[in-house]
Amino acid sequence: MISQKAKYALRALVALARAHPRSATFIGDIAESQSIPKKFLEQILLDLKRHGLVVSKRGKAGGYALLRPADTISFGQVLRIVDGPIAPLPCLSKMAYRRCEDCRDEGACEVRRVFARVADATRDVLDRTTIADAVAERAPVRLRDAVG
Amino acid sequence: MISQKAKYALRALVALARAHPRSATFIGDIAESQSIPKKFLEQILLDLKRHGLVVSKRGKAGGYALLRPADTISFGQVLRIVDGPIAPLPCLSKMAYRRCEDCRDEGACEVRRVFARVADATRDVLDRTTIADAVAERAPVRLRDAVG
DNA sequence: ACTAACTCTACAAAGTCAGTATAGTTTTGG
DNA sequence: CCAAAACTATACTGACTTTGTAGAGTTAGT
Repeated sequence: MISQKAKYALRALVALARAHPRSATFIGDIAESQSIPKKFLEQILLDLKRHGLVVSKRGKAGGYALLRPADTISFGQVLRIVDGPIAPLPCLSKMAYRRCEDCRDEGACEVRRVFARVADATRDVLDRTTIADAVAERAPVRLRDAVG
Repeated sequence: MISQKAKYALRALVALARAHPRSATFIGDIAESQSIPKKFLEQILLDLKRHGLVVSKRGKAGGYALLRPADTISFGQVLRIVDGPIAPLPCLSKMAYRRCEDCRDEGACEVRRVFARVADATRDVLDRTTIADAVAERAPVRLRDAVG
């Protein structure tokens, strides 16, 4: 399960991607439109800012905007910032490898070998899917629906 | 990240699968060979027993054994017992669906659509891989190593 | 009967999650 | 200039989860 915080972060980024890229959007507006507690969202956006995903402008006409184009921000990046490593085992994380304390021989670990496949499959989706993809993807419209 | 408990459960089942299927194995032996705290492992095995994965025999010559053949016990089943739903969002769980509290329209949720692909990929591995597969799989031996 | 094994319930320390609270700082409009 | 609106930063908290421990009870082999 991904955290509520990660869901909020992704929804906020999608909202920013939909918003006009030139002008900043108020935290309050995002919070309201996405049903996110405002003070909590402040923390999240601040974190995303520190990691270079968004920019902010202070003051009365302030707000947030994407720093980079939406098609360069992957779901994987966001999750790693907000939730930490994506890998199901610490010993499978490429970004934050940590040995399993109680593992005698990593190469022989059956559990690790199976979850390596899970990790690869997961990364395959999350690192290839961007905020832009999420915005663009519509629920697949069947031809019969589109026509008739 | 899967829990420590799930790792223990899987390692214990792998150990039981490797053990002679006719005779029961002591908790103590599994605990020692797998470096699992014994009292903790007792709880885990009891849970797996309640869910019909293993059988136990009490008394001095007691112990645990797999109830079903190792190739009928999937990683997915074990994880669901020990860690709960596998899906990254409650609204994507097939076994334990729960609506996301703050989601206006599930069909339009961009986050959900992306994580549905993650969930499918994850289930594809976990529900198709059994304890028997884990036992059988050796680290891939390259021909040159096997030969020379 | 003794002992070694499983069974069951309760408890607890530490950590995580999902926010709240509070006190700034910066910018703009008037 | 100054007040309001917006972002920044840190601390705190209550509920829950995780990872075990503890201890008493039950069963069965010798």
